[in-house]
Amino acid sequence: MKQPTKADTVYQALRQAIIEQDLKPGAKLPEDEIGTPFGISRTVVREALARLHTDGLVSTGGKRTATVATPSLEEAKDVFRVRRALEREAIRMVADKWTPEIAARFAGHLREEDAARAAGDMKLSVRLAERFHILLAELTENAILLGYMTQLVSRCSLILSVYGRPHSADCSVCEHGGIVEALAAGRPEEAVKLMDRHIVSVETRTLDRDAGEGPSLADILSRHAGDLDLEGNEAGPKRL
Amino acid sequence: MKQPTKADTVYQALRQAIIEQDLKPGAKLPEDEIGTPFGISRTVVREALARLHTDGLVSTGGKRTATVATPSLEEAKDVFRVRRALEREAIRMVADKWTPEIAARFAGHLREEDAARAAGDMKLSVRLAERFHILLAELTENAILLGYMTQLVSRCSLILSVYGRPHSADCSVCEHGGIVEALAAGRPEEAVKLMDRHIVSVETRTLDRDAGEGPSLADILSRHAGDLDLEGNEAGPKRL
DNA sequence: TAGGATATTTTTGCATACGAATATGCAGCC
DNA sequence: GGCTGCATATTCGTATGCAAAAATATCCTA
Repeated sequence: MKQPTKADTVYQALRQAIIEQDLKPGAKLPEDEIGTPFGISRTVVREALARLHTDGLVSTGGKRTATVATPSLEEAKDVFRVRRALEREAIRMVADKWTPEIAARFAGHLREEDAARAAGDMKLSVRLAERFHILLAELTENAILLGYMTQLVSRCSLILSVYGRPHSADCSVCEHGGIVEALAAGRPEEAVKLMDRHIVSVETRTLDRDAGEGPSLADILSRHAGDLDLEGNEAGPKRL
Repeated sequence: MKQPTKADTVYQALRQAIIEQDLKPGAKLPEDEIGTPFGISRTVVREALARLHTDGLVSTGGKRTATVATPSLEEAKDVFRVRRALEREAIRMVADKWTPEIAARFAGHLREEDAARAAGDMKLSVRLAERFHILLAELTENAILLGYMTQLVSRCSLILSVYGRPHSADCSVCEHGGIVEALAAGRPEEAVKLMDRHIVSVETRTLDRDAGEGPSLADILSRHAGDLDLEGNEAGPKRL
């Protein structure tokens, strides 16, 4: 048994703040400013930031102060592509070891999702929609897959907060339901196909800019700044 | 572009030492003992160690001194399972964007592999066999996939050094050749199938103890140690 | 001699200190 | 007014110090 170390706490806190969009992409994350609220020193904060960096959630490099990462469009596509592959695999793995307990877990989760949507709680809805995929990964009982999936889902949240339109999570509930249905009915390949389409449609809803108004100018600029990332210091945050 | 920071150097050095089996699983890695050869302080070493931990190459937790990780058998299977999924995806991605340049890259690599095997250079052969998979991941031009693949291949090296028999990399060269051939001939699904079989056969050669003499007692013991080691450490993110 | 309690040494977790690189603000110039 | 160049304030990278937890050695007793 293990109690979380201080670094863990800071890590989780920052992570949560980022994927809940309390910290917007591009936001600066000075080490001591983060440390003081927790009453801890930079050493610990630095460790947490390093971890967030490997998760792709913050960009830190050179000697510049760490910032919440601003994923580029290619990066976003890359994330979705890998995620899609792993989600398919996860479906197959869970299908292979299907049990009534698993069915019950899914059923319970879907009820929660439904309730949240019925209550109109957008925030909770989105969180539960993400949780669905984590649940799937957990049920594979493959720790590696779960770890990667967790990272990928987090990154998708971040991507959503850069490119996404507010109502992106609309009908995921029904899609999730369909997937579980196919699994429960013992049609794994159908479930795989549904999951694949689900991820593609999430990606499309998130990244496809043609439908609807484009992102704000500020978003575009900061996206570009994300591309340049490590070299030029030309990005003009003072201009915003 | 970007000069490697000191932590990078230490990280790479340790990583290399681990996957080349100069540091055997279970070996202790005290921070200052590592630092002194490089003339750096524990702070930097600690960062490198942390990164290796997220790579799954060292186990560090509680206040115990860090050690080279000893993957459990389940962990090994999990790694291979995820790797297999990503390798298949990588094949499809590269098949989709096949060009003469890519063909040349593969051809060049296969020549190297052949040469190393002809020269009987076991060490180099193994390294090149791993490099083949990294090359494949690079050619997808998907940074996320490349990152994960790199981690997985490293972990496989470590797994090999716990469970593997010395001659495990024997006929990978011909298998690699077959995969490239199928790709070049424009038969992507055949390449996918070959890759899948290739990974399965690597896994079997590595993990299947039934054929041939069992592992040494020391191996069994350290494997057990590995099981205990990981129990309280990761894989329990919902243990609030 | 074996077993166990205790003292000693390692080694870690965390805080702090200091030089160096970067960002910011301000004066002067076009 | 807007831009360039320097002075100052931030913020980072890294080393070191100290208390506490492990690991190891030591000694005492049966």
